[in-house]
Amino acid sequence: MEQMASQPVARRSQTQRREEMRQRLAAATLDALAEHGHAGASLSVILARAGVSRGAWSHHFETKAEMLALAAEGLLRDAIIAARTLALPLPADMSDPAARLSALLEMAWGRFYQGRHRDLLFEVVLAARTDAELRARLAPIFDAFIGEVGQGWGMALAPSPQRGAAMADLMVLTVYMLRGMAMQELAAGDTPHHAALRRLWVDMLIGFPAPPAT
Amino acid sequence: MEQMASQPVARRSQTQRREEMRQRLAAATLDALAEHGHAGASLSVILARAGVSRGAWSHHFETKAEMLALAAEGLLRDAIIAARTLALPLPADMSDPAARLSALLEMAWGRFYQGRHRDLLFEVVLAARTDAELRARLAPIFDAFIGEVGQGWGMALAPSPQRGAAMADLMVLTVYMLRGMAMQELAAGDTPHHAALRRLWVDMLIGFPAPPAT
DNA sequence: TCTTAAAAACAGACCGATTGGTTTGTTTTT
DNA sequence: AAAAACAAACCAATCGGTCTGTTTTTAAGA
Repeated sequence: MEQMASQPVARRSQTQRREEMRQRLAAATLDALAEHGHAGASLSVILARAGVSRGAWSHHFETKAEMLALAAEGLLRDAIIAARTLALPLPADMSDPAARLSALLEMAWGRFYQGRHRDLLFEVVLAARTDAELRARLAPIFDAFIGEVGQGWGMALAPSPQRGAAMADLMVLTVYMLRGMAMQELAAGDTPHHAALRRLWVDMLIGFPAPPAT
Repeated sequence: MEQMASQPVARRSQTQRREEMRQRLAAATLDALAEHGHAGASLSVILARAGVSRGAWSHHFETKAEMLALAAEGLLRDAIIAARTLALPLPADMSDPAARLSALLEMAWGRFYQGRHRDLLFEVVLAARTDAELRARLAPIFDAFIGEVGQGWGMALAPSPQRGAAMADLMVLTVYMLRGMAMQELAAGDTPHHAALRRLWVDMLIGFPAPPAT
């Protein structure tokens, strides 16, 4: 018997080890970023959280920036998938367009613009601002997210296919509004009034475009 | 003659010197923040830009965080004043409500959500996230900005006083949308389509609330 | 009004701590 | 036995901040 189940240390292939290690380091990078911010997320902090030695780290990444780039890309790609998934269960559920819209809005708010994801989103955007290479890698993913929101959400909510294109722009405006609202909560703390503002937003969307006066 | 006009070094009072120095350092802090980001805005960089020695600096600020707080407060207080000023010239200018709204929107976009101010806004918000004291100092100013936008812009644009309250919420939603749009441009670069999105938003605003069906 | 001593403003060398990254050597997988 | 994965000591550079001493302004006394 070559392999015993009771073996205390699992035998892993090198490709497995490599991928696991890189993922572990990327996750620790995001953790440190969320907890301490860009300035506080030093290599020492990240490695301590991941439980990885400096030597091991240097075998998998050449620079800290490269590791951050991998972590940020993963975060944003996951967000795109989540955006697609979010709109999927909608069509079957409810027929009232206002209720559907409101449900999507609240789900998006909770998933993207509160807590950890919100914090990481802002950290990553700002990190990319003064790091040209990171920016070049993340910019297309940010565009893809907006594309997914426009097409995916637009299709899921439009009453008819020909209304889908118009709906796309409205969905993009919607995530822009949510982002700005998230920024306010990030800076000034949670505001109960924001829930009412989101309902007001839904009212505006379902009333537009206004039916031509008859 | 006690004072000669040709005196090469102007004689300044100590209170003058102090205020000038603190303002100079605050300005250099914002410059460094805008150019290099939070991580790159080290004390050395800031002092080199201000042309101030380390010893002189320590005489005016106890910590770097204190200096950053002063600079950030100044930035945001100026923004509130600018927000008030922005809406003032509107009433006299034009009568078409859509044109007035669009003008305000474009002015706000240019003043707050592009270029240097946009960059500094995001830097400051994120710096406050992991610095409890800075956050405590800035949070009320962020609330005051939203208050100014709601009341000030709402009043300036509402057709009647009783519509002012409803307009206030719409103006707050407007700056939220602009912020989110700014975030997209910060992350993915300028997008020509955004100008069309802003026009679309104006259309939505002037058509709301929809007149009750008769 | 001139003198003078204290206080405030300023300059630059200096400091311990921490940064991102490397080097040397050991263990695990191929 | 070669290569990849891992560990820990090590490194120069930089960080925020302090220390010592000089120049400028201020306030008080003659």
